[in-house]
Amino acid sequence: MSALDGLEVRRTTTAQQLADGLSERIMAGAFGPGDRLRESAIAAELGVARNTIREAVRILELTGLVRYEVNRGAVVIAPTPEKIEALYTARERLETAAALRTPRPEQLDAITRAFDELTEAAAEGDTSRIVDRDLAFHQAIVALLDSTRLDEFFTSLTEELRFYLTVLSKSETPEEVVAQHRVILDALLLGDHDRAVAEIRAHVDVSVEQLKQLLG
Amino acid sequence: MSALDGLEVRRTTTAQQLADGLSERIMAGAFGPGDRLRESAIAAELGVARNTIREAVRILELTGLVRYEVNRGAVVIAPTPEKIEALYTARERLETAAALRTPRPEQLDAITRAFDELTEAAAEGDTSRIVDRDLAFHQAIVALLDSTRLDEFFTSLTEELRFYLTVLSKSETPEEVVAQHRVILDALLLGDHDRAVAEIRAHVDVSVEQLKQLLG
DNA sequence: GACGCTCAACTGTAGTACAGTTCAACTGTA
DNA sequence: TACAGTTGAACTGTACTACAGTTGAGCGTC
Repeated sequence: MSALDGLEVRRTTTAQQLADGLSERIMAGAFGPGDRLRESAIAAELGVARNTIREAVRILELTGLVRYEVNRGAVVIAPTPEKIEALYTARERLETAAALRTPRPEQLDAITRAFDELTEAAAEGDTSRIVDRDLAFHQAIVALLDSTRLDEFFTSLTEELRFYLTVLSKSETPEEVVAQHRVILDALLLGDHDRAVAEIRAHVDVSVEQLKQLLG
Repeated sequence: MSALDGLEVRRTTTAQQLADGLSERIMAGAFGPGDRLRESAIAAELGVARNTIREAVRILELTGLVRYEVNRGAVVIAPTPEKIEALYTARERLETAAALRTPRPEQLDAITRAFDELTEAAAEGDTSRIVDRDLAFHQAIVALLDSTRLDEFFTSLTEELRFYLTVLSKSETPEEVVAQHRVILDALLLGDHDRAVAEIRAHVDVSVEQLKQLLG
């Protein structure tokens, strides 16, 4: 611990801040799926230049919440069954591959800790925190792959997943969420690779089915 | 087949074209690792607005060839042993996970075709085509995962990998490249998962070692 | 209803301007 | 000689203006 820990200057650009803000708004439903992000309108409303909004939206594109169409600008992604499946398939592939590896003790600790925090959040009934801890749990599983690049990739899926998890939270009780994750954790702790893989698959399948029903 | 197959209009923006062009230049070594991409200079030289260059560079950032530093702009990534290892580890995780799956016939065909084209390219000694077919081979392996999102992710690694493969091509003969890929292909065709995984690991390890030596 | 026309809204791109940051060169100082 | 300022040029981040080209909705015509 240095005497300077935590001391930081505002090391970020306006565009980055705008991207973060817009991201939140989209998650919160301020823009519906398929809506266009009109640059001049946003620029005027927020009192920044259109340039800056364009940069912000380019950054947003990285998170996958928005995509560019030539001459139509940025459009909020619309969830389709195919897209949901594509997203969850990627997740399933990563997590099952991760579950096949033999975890180091500190990795298991991290997953356990994430699970405990998820349980806490569920007890409090704080939806946004549940979603947050849910994502952290899965991130910790992916971390078993020992690949920073894949960790980053999973992080880049996070915003999209957060959107869907928020949707799901409306049809699942916090207890159900905890239960689903507990079986995965147990299998991992026991070192039962096959069962871990099976549970992860089941978890993904259930989620996809529910999402399709809720959104389609 | 429609009567309109192949008919297309120029559906791309200037920024996208610039990004492609810049990408090539970087690969070709026009900018060394760590070099800054100075916006005004590039804009002036290419006769476009700085705005447009900025957008192009944002797009470039997606490919990983360049990263933004606040108030310093875009910087060409410098290969370090850690980065090389991180990149190849991600590749290894994806490909070994893919090799564990049972391929459909058309997937095996695709891999075989990629290998044949690699062999052809090697016979001709055309380095840039060898690198291209090499990447296509690995992309075909990743495709075994049946995940479009992971396919896209691998594609996003492609530009970086192309850079390293080009470096490697200076120390490996085309025949060696072909031989390394043949053993992987054979294992996959035989359905010998364990051997495929082992060969992929070996291939990656050898590459990383050679790269470290060549660059470090 | 299919087609063509018109028009307003908006994107893509250009160009200019300027404040703030970075960095290297220079200067002073102990 | 080592090191703390100071300065200034180069460059980024952001704003603003302008305009050609594209899109899509509205409207009339057949």
